[in-house]
Amino acid sequence: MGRGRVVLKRIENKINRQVTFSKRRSGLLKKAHEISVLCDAEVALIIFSSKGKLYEFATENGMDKILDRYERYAYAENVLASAEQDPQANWCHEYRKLKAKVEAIQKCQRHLSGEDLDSLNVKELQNLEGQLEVSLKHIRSRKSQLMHDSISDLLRKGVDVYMQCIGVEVFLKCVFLP
Amino acid sequence: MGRGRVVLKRIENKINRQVTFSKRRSGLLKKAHEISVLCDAEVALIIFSSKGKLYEFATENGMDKILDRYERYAYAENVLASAEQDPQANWCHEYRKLKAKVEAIQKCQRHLSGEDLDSLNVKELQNLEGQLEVSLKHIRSRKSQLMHDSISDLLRKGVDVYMQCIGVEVFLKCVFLP
DNA sequence: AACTATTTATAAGA
DNA sequence: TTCTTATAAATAGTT
Repeated sequence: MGRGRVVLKRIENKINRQVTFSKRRSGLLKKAHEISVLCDAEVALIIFSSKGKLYEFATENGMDKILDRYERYAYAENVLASAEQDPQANWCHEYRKLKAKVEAIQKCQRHLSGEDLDSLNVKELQNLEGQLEVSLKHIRSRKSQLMHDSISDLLRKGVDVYMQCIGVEVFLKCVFLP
Repeated sequence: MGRGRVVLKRIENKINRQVTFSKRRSGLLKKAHEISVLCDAEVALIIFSSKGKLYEFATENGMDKILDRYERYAYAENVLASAEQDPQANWCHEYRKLKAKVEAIQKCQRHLSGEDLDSLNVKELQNLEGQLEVSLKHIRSRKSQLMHDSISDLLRKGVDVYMQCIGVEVFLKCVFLP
């Protein structure tokens, strides 16, 4: 889009490179803005010049919100892929990742608590339902076991005489009947 | 750059908006790549469509490294603005707090999933059971509503004639009976 | 998904 | 840097 065909290769002439950077940078920022307005998209654009100067554009939510959203999205995708990453990596990065993780887990937790269900379709609701039924089975089974154990324990400890006095049968009925 | 002049305003026609988004998105990604190569710049571009789908471009260092660099840069700018205390300690503290939060939530989540129940007593198990029962009620109610809605929708849309052919009664029985 | 008439971006020149 | 201009590129509307 100029007087010569462009070859996709680093511009060696320093002045030219600087000029082209300046022109294309403003073009890029403009187009980022345009697509965000025309198409109702959320856009974040970060440009560091070769000298390290920062230029940026972000839609109304603000850069940080968008980067958080990005991390959340990326986290959701990487849950299976990456077991654990290099813990040496930058703190900023780890912090943002952690924040994304918190949000992802909290969303999941709200679903498990029967809240915030509007975003789920029938299939997802059915999965959730199945999951909770399994959970309930485990919990009830564990509860029964605990109750049974504690009763056995009481009996073993010789409370049986006292228990007979107040009526083991009545106690057991209270515990085991719904 | 097309057959009509463009007005910088959200495109109301949904189809047009989607098509324009697709075209401009690829243009924007291409230009981001070009400036990075031609001018030796570091670029990160994040685009969320209005439907929430993510598109991204980042130069070789990778998105995370660039975002870190951005945060560092942005942070460096804020050092003067905010007369905070020792930022490093502050930050460590925030990070640790967040990590603690993650662990707490994850533990809770495991309980909701019926795992890791050994640390709970009978009373706690009963609370958990009650909570899950309520969750299930919400989820089932929401599921019924969705299914009912989608059937109403189908019927309203005039599928009823076709439905009569294949037998509405059979269909409804399939959907509503366990 | 292709096409094409136009607009827009920009490379080179001043 | 900024402006001008010739030309390459992008893309809006169309098929």
